[in-house]
Amino acid sequence: MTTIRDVARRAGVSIATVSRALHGLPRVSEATRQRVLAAAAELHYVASPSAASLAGGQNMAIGVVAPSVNGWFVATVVHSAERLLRPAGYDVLLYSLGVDPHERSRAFAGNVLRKRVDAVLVVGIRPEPDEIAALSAVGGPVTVVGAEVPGWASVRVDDGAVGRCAVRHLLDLGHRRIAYIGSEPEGPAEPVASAGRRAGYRDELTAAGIALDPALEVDGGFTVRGGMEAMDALLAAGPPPTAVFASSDEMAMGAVHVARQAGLRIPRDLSVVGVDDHDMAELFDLTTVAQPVYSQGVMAAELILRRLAEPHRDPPALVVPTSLIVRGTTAPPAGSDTG
Amino acid sequence: MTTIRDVARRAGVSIATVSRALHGLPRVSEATRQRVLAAAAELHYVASPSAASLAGGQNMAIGVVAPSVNGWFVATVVHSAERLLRPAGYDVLLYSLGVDPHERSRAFAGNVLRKRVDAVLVVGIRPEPDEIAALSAVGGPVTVVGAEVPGWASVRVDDGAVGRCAVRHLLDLGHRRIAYIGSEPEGPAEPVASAGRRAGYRDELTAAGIALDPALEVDGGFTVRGGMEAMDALLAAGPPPTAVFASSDEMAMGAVHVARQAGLRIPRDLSVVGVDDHDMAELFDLTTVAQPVYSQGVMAAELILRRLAEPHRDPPALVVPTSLIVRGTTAPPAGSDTG
DNA sequence: CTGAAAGCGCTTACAG
DNA sequence: CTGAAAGCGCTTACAG
Repeated sequence: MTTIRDVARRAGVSIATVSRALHGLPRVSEATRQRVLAAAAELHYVASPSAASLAGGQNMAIGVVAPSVNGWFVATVVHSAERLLRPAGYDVLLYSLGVDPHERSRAFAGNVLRKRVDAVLVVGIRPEPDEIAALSAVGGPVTVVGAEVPGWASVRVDDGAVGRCAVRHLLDLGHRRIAYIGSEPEGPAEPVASAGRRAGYRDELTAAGIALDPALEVDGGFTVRGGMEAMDALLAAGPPPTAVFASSDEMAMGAVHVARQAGLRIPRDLSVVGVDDHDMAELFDLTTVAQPVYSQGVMAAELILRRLAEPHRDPPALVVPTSLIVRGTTAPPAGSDTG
Repeated sequence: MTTIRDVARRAGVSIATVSRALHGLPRVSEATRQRVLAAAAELHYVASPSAASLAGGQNMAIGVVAPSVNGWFVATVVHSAERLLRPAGYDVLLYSLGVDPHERSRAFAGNVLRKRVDAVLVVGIRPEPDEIAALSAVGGPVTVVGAEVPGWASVRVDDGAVGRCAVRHLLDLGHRRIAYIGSEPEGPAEPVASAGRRAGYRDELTAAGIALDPALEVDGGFTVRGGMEAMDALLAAGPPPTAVFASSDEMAMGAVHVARQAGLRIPRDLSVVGVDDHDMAELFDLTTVAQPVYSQGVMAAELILRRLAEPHRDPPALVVPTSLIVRGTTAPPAGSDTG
C-alpha cells in the first residue's frame, strides 16, 4: 500500500510537509507543493481515512439516521443532502432503522455512530428522549428533517398546518365524515409528522363542530401497502367516510386503489387527499398538500456544513411552506348540492 | 472520551485483554471477560473505529455505489442489503453518482472508497473499464447488482429475456409498431439493464420480421419525468406507435400519463409494458415484467459477507427469474380483429 | 519554509 | 490465561 512515507521519499521531503502540501496549508513553498502533488499523483496516493481520523480528530463523515431509505421522502432527502455533503469532502454513512420499531432499540443508532461521524442527520423520525440522549452522545451537531428538537438544527413543514389545510379543503367541499390515515396513534415510535398532522386533522374537525370518531383514525405505516390495509379497515368498519386524509401520498395512493377495487368511484364516492406531492402524485391525479422535499435535504446539508464550520452558531429551526394542490381525487360528496 | 485504557484500568487488566474480551476471542478466562464487559458497559465504552481499522486492517464498512438512491430499484436494493450488512457489523457508506454522467468522473468513486471500505456493492450501473479498474483498486471484493462483470460476484435478471418477454407479449396481442423507452443508446454511461433490454427488444422484433425504426427508440432516463418526456417525443415524431415497452415502471407510468393527457385511451389506443413491478405498478394497473428487487439486495449482501469470510471462493454470477404480469395497460391494438 | 517527534486508540504477534 | 510492546498511517504543535 502506498503511504505518506512513499510520497515523502519520492518528493524528497518529510511526511509533515507532504501532509501540509496535500491539505493546502500555508507555510509550504509553491515549488515544494508542486513536487509533493506530482509525487502523490504518480503514486496514486490516497490518504488513509482511518489514520487521518485518529490523528486529526475528524471523521469526515456524516451519519444519516432514517426509518428506511426505501421510502420516497427519505430517499429524496438523503439523495439531495448527499449532493452537497460529498463535494464538501464528507462521506455519508447510512443508518436505517428497522421498519418495525420493536425490532431493535433505535437508541442503538447513537452508539454505532459514536466516534464514527462528525455530525448526524436525522430524517423522518421524531426522536424520543432516550434517542436524543444517544444521538447527543455522538458528539457532533445533529440536524433533523421533519421534526423540531430543542437545541438541534431542523428543517420541516408545519405539520399542524398541513393537517388543517387538507381537512379544510375537504370540509369546504362539504364533507363531514372524514377519516385519517397516519401511523399508529402516539405509539412509542410514531413516525415524524403523523402526530402533527393528526392534531391538525382533529383541530380542524373540532373547529367545524364535528365530533371526532376514533374508528376513523387508522394506521397506514407510511407505505403503499399500509395505505391499502388502512382503507380495507375503514371499509370493513361501520359507516364508511366520504373523504380520507392520508398523511403521505404513498398511503393515499394505496387507499385510492383499494377503494376503487371495492367499487367506489373516486372522487364521486370518496375523496382522498395526500401529503408530499410525490413524483407520481400528478400521474395519479392525486390532490395533495405539497412540501418541498428536495429543498429540505439541501437545506439540511447546508445547516450541517455551516455548524461544522461554526460550531457556536445557534442552530436554526427552519419551517418551509406547503401548498394545497387540488387534482382529481377530491370533489363534493355524492349526496351534496353540487354532487 | 472513554478509551480502551479507561476500561482496562477499571477492570484491572491490560488493554490487550480488554480488546480480546470485547471481541470474544479465546484465551480469556470467563471471569476476566465478565469483568471487562461490565467495566465497558459501566463506562459506556465504544471502541474507536478509526483506531481499530488502522491497527486491525479492517474497516468494517461496505461502500455502496449507485446512480442515485432516489429511485425505486436502487433504494430498495440498498435498503434490503443494509438489513443484512448492519447486523453483521458493517457500516454502509453511500456513494451516489450524479444523475448527469458528465458531471464528474464516475471512476472517482474508486478513490473515495479506497482504504475506507472492505467491500463494494455496485447497484444499477454497468461499470466501464476505467471504473472497473478504479473499483478493483479499492482492494476488497466487489459485488454487482444488475450487471455481470467477469471476476466479480453478481446478481441480476436476464435483461435480454426481459426485453424479449415484454415485446413478445405485445406482438402476441397484435402490435407491430412498438416503441422502446430506455436510456441514451449506448452512451458512455448507459445505465445498467437498458442495453440488454434494448437488445431483447430488437431481437424479438427482428425475429418477427419487423424492421427496426430508430425513431421508436427514445431516452427516458429511468425516471418518471424522463418517461413523460420520452412519450412526448414519440407523440411529436412521425406516426405514433401502438405500443410502448419501457425499461422501468417509473418511465412506463410517466409515459402512460402523457399519453392520456394527449387524449389517448390506455390500452385501447396505446399499450404500455414496464419492468420491475414497482410498489405502485399494481395501483397503476400497469402490465410489467416483474423482477425480485428486495431479494436481489439480500442475495448481494449474502454474497458480500460470504466473500469477506472466504476470500478465495469463486465469485458466483447469479441470475434471478422474472415473470410477466399482465394488467390493464396492454390490449390488442384498436384496429385489430379483437379490438 | 521545513523536519523530528509525539501521539491519536486500537490490534496482534511475542513472551511468559 | 495475561501483559508489555511494536506498529498501523496519519496530524500537529514545537523547534529551528
